[in-house]
Amino acid sequence: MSPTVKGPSPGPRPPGSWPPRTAYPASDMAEHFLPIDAHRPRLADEVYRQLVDALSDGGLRPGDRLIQERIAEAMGVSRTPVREALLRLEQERIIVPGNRGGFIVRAASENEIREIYETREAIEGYAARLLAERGDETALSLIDKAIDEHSTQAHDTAHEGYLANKAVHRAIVRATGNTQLVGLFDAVWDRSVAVLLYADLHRITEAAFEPSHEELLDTFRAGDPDRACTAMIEHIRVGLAEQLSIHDPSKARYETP
Amino acid sequence: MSPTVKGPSPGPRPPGSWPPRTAYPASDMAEHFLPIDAHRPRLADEVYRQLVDALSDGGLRPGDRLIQERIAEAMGVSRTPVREALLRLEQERIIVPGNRGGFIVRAASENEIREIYETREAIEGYAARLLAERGDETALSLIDKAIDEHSTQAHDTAHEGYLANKAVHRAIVRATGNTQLVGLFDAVWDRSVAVLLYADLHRITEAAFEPSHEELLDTFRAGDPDRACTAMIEHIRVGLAEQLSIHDPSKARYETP
DNA sequence: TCTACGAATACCGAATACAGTATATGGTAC
DNA sequence: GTACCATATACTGTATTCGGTATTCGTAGA
Repeated sequence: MSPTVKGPSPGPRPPGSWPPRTAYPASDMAEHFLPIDAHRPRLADEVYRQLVDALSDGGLRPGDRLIQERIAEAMGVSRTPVREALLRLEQERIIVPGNRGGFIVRAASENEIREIYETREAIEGYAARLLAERGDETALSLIDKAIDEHSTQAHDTAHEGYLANKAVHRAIVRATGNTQLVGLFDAVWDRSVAVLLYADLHRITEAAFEPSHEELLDTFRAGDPDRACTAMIEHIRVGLAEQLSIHDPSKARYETP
Repeated sequence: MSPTVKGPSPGPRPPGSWPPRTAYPASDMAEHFLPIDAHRPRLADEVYRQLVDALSDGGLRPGDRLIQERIAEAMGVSRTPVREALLRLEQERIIVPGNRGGFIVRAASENEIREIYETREAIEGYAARLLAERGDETALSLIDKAIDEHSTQAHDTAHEGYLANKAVHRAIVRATGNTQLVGLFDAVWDRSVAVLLYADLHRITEAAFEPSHEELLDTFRAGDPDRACTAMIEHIRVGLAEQLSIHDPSKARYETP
């Protein structure tokens, strides 16, 4: 049975792999050197990154058909890494197999957008609850810092506004210290790549909503988990209403209770 | 631009593809035939299924090394579908690349188990909140039914007890009607495949906890979202404490407030 | 003009081949 | 006994090929 491996740093490397031997005691080496990811970069990862970038900046749109051979030719690689990247997007439900070959970029329905916003309510509402329960001022000051960084920053494009908003919300979830929760947050926002294609989501700046980002932070500091959770949920529901009203103004602004 | 495709049923098939033509008016055909998934089954999916089964029934354990060529030989296929299945498991962080080739089955740390339980609190706590907000008796009766089915059923193995518990909790999330939330639920429980390998999770029957499944349902019916949410969170925290106490009895049973 | 059928085309999934990389092993010198 | 070096081995990632399947196209016949 092979030894258990903990993660991408598979263990101490033999001394021969290190820079020229010095007088450091072995126990001090970890303080002076960083672990090196020994695993080979994969072309499939780069293909994936480019596809995701194209999806999020409008280069690829719902209904577009992605053909393995053509992408491979365009990127100057073989079909294999392209296929691997596409299968990954398929797992993430961003694309679906077409009936005449190829994968089709999937559009998000309005109902799906509602559901995605609800999953945000679950994750970010829970994060708000945890932060209010704990009242850890160090964690909360990191959120404060993220809010400052991203509200004063000039947004040259609406896409940057979207990224800034995401960064604040991500900082909130990160402040819980739960990496699994951050992973779910990322999965949900990455799925919103398809959502982006439905509407110009990045035109919305949730920072302008009530309760605002600053007000949310106040609820965390107030120490009432229920109140913090419901405030976050309200904030997100305002965002949803705004999102839906872009295409249909009859979906009025959400009235907070 | 190709037409937008909605899902695995890409649209009406030309009549020529159907069984011998009958006298049905075209508008009636949908009542008599079911859509057929036109997409080819992939070997990679079957490989994946077998690997996940082996992970969940103990055939594969943390630290085990998965070699593409060997699995391919054992399953009588080429390396390609094996690789695709393994890359999928890698994306799901169930396995990590080893430093001498192969992929290693990853073990879940205690901290990771805590975090996974917290993500359950986020998802299932939110589901509880939604159900209490809505008070939809049709949805709640489905949960009632799931509880009945799975509490009276004889559990021949502890693994079946685990599956029964999962089914009840999944029914709760499904009752929200939010498929994205169900997707997250499945992702979290599927990640717990690795958790299974850490401890005999399936020895725990959360149905025996307080608040019990029945009591949770009562909180949904009572119509207080905050109360329903916190009851679910308590239930899950009891489960975590029990889970951790299997290996270390000093981690005492969680005291509900 | 419409329908049916066969051939062509487009694309995918899987198998196979090739090249690169990291580790293990064996031999040799000190 | 230890360190170093060359070679072998094990495995991966990618490229290429092959065969299958679904759609499209062209043509013949009614």
